[in-house]
Amino acid sequence: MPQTRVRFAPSPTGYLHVGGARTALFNWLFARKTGGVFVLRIEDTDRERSTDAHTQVILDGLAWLGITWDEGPVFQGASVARHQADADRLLSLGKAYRCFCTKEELDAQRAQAERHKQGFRYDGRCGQLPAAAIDAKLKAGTPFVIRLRMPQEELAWDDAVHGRITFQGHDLDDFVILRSDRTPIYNLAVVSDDIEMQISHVIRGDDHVSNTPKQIALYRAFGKAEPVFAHVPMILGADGKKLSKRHGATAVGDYQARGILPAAMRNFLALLGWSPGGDREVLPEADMIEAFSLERIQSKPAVFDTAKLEWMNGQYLSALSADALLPEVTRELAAMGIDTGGRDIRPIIDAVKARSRLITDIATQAAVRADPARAERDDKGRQLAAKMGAAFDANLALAAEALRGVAANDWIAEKLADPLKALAESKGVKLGDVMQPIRVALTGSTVSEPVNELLAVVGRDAALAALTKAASAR
RNA sequence: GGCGCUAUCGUCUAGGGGACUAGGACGGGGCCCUCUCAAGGCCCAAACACGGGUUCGAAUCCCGUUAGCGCUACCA
Repeated sequence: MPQTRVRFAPSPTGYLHVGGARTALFNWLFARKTGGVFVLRIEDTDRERSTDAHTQVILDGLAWLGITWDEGPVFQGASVARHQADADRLLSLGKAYRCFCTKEELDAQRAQAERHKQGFRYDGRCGQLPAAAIDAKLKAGTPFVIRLRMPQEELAWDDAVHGRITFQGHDLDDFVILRSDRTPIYNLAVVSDDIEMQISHVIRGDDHVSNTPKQIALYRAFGKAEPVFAHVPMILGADGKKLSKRHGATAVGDYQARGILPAAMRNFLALLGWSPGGDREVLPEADMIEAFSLERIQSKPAVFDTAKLEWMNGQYLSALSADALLPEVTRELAAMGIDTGGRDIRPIIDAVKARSRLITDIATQAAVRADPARAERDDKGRQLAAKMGAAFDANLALAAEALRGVAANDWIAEKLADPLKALAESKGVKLGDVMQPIRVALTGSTVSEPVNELLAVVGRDAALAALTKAASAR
């Protein structure tokens, strides 16, 4: 079996959306699984809407997800000469023809058809023009597009995910392949490029299935064998409609900014519409590649569930070491404009990561632990303290006193719980009444790791200072 | 309107004629653990769209109905 060659071909007219990212991922997985080549092609033939900035965002998004390409990026715009030559070749072969109908005429016909609740299909009238009429039009300089003569035959293929899909040529019209300004139309450019690049498997979104019979007609007109087609299902929003901006975050960059780990995003995306079979969900990259096959891709659309993505992220957060998480957390801290004074925050990461689902959760918690004064400045913390009232002040003062008795050498999580338990016992109060004020004073929150760990991670000096200050502040 | 695709818990899915009183995960509920919240462990509720076939037997195969989605440009 010859080497497989696949491509991901986004158009740089917007950000990299999760649907596109997943399509890219499936292509990449398939290439890795089969030892094939993954080509990145930027389809920038729509000069109006394509921008370099968008191209860069797409490249960055793929890189972030760890999707690497073996060839490219190839810019489709660089091949217009070939596209034009291909269209001209089809013209001279009689497989395509010049159409002199104007946009206005066509629009009027379309509107007419719509009024009668009929589907519009170009009637192919210019395909019947006698040579003399064509010459006259050309001599007069009448602008024209080039249309493919749609074969009146079955246009079917064995889709790798759907199975057999069949269209009839007579249901399709003679579509335009070259505009009047001689720029190529999508379907022509794609087929011309896929042939040139010797693409063996076209893995793309379900929204392209209706393009496929047109492209097959083009392959046949060129006398080329068509590749294997695999149409992956759409990604939907929670309301069952195609995922779009009004559903909130849809760009890969949104999730990066939101504190999602690339590995978690990739794992989650892979499981949207694909499954390795059995009960496995959290999959290392190598296992994902090993288990991947086009046939296991689901044929129905999938709803994008943010809650599950965040759960998945939490799984990765818990499993990763503080060392591995450090760069991500540091970057997030910087993005939040927080300076941790150059201290080693890895112990803090270890202390809080199990309670976090997002990198941003870790970062906000790390910020407070690195500088407990933040908690004191925090309104929420003050309100919590106020709510606890007199007991807060009294117990906090007592706790600070007891903790001052702990030597610097003994200031470790294992040795910080006992003095506090002893205090609660001797005063006859519940342990929580001693612990909770400390937690609030140090973090401005009623939620954190166990207090002994919290104290250890904050450090003796900073903790005692914060406790004393909080106890006397009211 | 036409053409096409799809149909298992709320969501992601396992399932490829008997192993199904339909399994797992997220989310939800409960219990345990516990100084709080997570994590972790245990438990509960929750689905084969409907109707016909085929078959000794159907979530699985076929047909129809219904519903949803996609496409229907000199966009990609």
